[in-house]
Amino acid sequence: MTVTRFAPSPTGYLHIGGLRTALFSYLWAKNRGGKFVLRIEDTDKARNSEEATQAILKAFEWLGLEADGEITYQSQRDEIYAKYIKQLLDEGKAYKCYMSKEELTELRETQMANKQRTMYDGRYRDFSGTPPEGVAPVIRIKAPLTGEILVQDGVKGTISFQAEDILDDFVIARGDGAPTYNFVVAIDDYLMGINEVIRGDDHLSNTPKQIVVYEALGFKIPAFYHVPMIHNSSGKKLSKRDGATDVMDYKEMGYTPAALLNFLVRLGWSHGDQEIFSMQEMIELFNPKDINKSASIYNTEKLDWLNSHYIKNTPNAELAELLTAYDIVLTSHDKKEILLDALKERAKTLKELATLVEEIVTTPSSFDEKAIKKAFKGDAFDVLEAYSTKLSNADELHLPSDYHSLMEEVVSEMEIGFGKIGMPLRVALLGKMGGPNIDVIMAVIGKEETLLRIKNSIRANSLA
RNA sequence: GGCCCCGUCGUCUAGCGGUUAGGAUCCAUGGUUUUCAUCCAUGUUACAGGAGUUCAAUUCUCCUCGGGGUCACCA
Repeated sequence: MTVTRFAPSPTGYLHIGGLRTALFSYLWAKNRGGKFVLRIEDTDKARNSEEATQAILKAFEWLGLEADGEITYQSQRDEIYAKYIKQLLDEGKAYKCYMSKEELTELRETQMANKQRTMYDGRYRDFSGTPPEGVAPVIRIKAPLTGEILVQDGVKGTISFQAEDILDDFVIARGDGAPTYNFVVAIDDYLMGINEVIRGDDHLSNTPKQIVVYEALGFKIPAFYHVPMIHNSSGKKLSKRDGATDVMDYKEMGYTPAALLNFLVRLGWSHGDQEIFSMQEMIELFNPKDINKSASIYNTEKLDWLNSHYIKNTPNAELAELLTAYDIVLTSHDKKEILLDALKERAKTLKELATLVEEIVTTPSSFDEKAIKKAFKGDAFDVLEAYSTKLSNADELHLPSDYHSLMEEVVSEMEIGFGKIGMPLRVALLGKMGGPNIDVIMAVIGKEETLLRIKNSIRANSLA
């Protein structure tokens, strides 16, 4: 069975890049009928926080990406790691190194001065004498010093590393006994049954080290898929400095999970010319072999387009529900269908949609200068009065078409063009140009409010 | 600097030896619309460069250039 994983270290929020690899892992597991598991890599006690873990979990919940089974916390697995450290020590595949941090720094500086590669020199590899006093030893693994390490990567192909170029006897347990990343990753991936690792290609150069661990422990090596990075507009790895990279910011800004996921799945992956993918389609069509080799630049233009697409195609009842997050309560508004039908084609985000609703529902308190100049000229007020009178005498006004036919009556009786009533009325209703059809606006706010707004606009603008 | 990866429109990408190099987004123009938006139509823009291999290279090989990643008792 295919088991994939997402293994964040809880040092901050869930960012866009992490979410994409998580999504890929999730989709592939579901595609194969396998499992997608979550592991929190919290071995660095100094940098981890519980809030970060919760933030990550919350983001997954918002997006509907559910992990299978229990969440694994590395911080709770010390005994397991200790067991394997002991095993390697007993088998002579790892050893204690009593070199102090100062000595290590000195060694590095010498190597740099000689333009050599900085690496541990193996001085305690075969040490059998009396250890120095007062040094808590680290545990180092005996890595191969020569030969070739091959990484079979499902995205990049077979990559060859020379041991002498990249390896040294790296630390697997710190002075305080805490195990290090490259060691625990290999152990956990094996123990958790993960056989397909999809992760960022910044991990590519870690992979040979992890292979050393796999081999020392006799574990089967999983399949690797190293996904290219997402870059910022200046071509560098996306980081927290690049503005909106917190996934939850997108919720705040009014993006829907469907749009964000659809956007991310197309970053570095494609299925022919298809742009729109439902979750179901993503699962059916995703295959890591179709992942691109090259990095992509993060640019949200397309996200806006996708988000407006999804908003247009979301049922009004659901939109009304989503808008409550922006203090817009339409759930029981009797004209919400008409309102949202008119408005959802004009919003790129839910937040914009909220603003648009606000603008319709609220009586305008000010009038745009330019709009007044354009609309309230000639006999504009006479036209408004005429319409107002018709409106007061009418009853049974429900649909936009009811309001529209009254407008047409005025137009034909006064022998004017439609613009002569349209523009002034629009400005009277909204205080500015632009916006949805005026008959829709009137139907939504109703007869009394319409009359009020017309009256207000005449009073406010005839005094000036 | 060592090692590794990458290089098609501004951006996301299709392409897997022979194509007028396709789609999407963005931008521009036109149409629809009382306005704005939507929608529709049209248009501008790309194979980093150089050698090879081949009847034929965007596609295969090598080199150059450019970009990125990584080199911890971080993950």
